[in-house]
Amino acid sequence: MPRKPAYNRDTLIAQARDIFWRHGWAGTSLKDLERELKLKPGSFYAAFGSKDALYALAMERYAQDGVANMMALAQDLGPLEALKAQPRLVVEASELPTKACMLSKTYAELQARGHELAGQARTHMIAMKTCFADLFRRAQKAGEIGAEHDPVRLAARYQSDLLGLRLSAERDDVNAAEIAADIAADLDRL
Amino acid sequence: MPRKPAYNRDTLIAQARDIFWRHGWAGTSLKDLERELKLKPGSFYAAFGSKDALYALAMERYAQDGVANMMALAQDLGPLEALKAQPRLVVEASELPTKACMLSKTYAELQARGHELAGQARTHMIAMKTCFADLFRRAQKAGEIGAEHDPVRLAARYQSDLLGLRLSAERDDVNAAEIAADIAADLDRL
DNA sequence: GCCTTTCTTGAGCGTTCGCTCAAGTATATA
DNA sequence: TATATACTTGAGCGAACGCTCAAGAAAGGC
Repeated sequence: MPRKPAYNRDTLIAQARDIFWRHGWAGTSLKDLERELKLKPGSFYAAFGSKDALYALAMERYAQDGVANMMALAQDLGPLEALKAQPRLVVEASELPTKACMLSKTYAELQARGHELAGQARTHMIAMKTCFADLFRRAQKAGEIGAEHDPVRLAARYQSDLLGLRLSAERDDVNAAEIAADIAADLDRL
Repeated sequence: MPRKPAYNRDTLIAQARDIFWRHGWAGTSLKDLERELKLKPGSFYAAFGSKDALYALAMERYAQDGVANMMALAQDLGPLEALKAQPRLVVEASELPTKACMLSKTYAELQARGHELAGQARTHMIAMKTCFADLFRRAQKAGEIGAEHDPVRLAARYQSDLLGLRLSAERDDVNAAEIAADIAADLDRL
C-alpha cells in the first residue's frame, strides 16, 4: 500500500559522508545537506532523524570502507606490501573529497566539547588501528619484519604517520608523495 | 586625558588562543570569549574588531611562540638533539590546552570553505617547516646527519610526523610516548 | 573641580541555525 | 476505482549566532 521513497538511502549517506568529510560537522549546515541531497527538511528528518544521526551513519560508512579497502589490498599484495602501498595510494587518490582522514577531523573538531560523535570517531579509529596491527602481525609471522617488533606499537606509529601524511597532503606547499615514499621506506627497515 | 583599559591586551590574546586552540573556530562562540575574557560585546569589538581578527592574532601568537620555543631548544641542545627532544616534550607537556597543533586544526577546519584564516594557518605552518629545515641543515653541517639527505624533505617528513603525533596524543587509546620515542629514534638513523 | 576623552555596559539588531508539522501528493493493495 | 499508507513539501518555530550602538562610568590634563 505504501509509497516508496524517491531517493536511495545508501547513495544519500555516501553523499552526506563526502560533504561532512570535506567541510566538517559545524561547517556543514542543514541547508547544505538539503541542497546537495535534494531533500526538503521534512524528508530529511523522516529519513535520518537528525544531522548528528546522519553524521554517525556517514562516519560508519567511511570507517567500514576504510577497513574493507585495507583488507582487500592485503589480499592482493600481502600484509607488508599493503601497508607500504597505502600511503602512496592515499596521496595519489584524486577522487577523494579531501585527503585528511574524516575520523581524525571529527575527533579534533568535537573532542573538546565531549560530543558523542567524537567518541564514535575514536571507536572507528581504534578499529582501524587494530586492522593495521593485524597486518603487522601477519607480516611478522611471514618473516617480512623482525620478531623483535611489537605489532601494536608499529600499528600506532603507522596510523599516526598516516594521519600526519593525510593532513600534509592537504597542503600545496608540501610534497606529500615524498613523505609517503619515506613512510613506506621505513617499513622496509623493520 | 583618556582612560586606560581595565584589561591587558596580550593576556587576552593568550587566553583567546587557548580557547580557540581547544575548541576551534566554529566551536568557539562570542559568548564563550566574552565569558572567559570578561569582556562585554562593546569592549570586545572596540579592542579586536571581530572574532576572526582576534583568531588571527591568537594564531600569530601561537606560531611565534612555536618558532621561538624551537630556537631556544636548539640553542640549549644543538639542532639534532632539539629535533629529537621536541616530540617527547610535546607529549609530556601537561599545561597545553590540547595536544593537537592549533595551525593544523585551523587549516583542517577552514580550508575547504576557502576561509582567510586557513591561508594564515598555512603561512605559519610553512614558517615552522622552514625552521625545522634550518635545524636539519645545521645538524648536517655539524656532521650529525648524513650529507645525502635533503633538509627540506626531512623537515616536511618531520613536521608531518609531529602533526600525526600530536593528533594521536589527544587519544587515550594511544601510547603517544612510544610514538614520540620512535620518531626520535628515526632521527638517529639519518 | 571641571572637562574631555576613552572605556564599559547591555539591550537588542538581523541572520542563520537545527528542526517541526500540517497539508498535499503519489502509489501499492483491495 | 477507492482507500489506506506512506513520502514530499515548505512555511516558519525558538534559539543561538556575530555584531552594533547609545548611554553611562571612570580617569588624565587643566
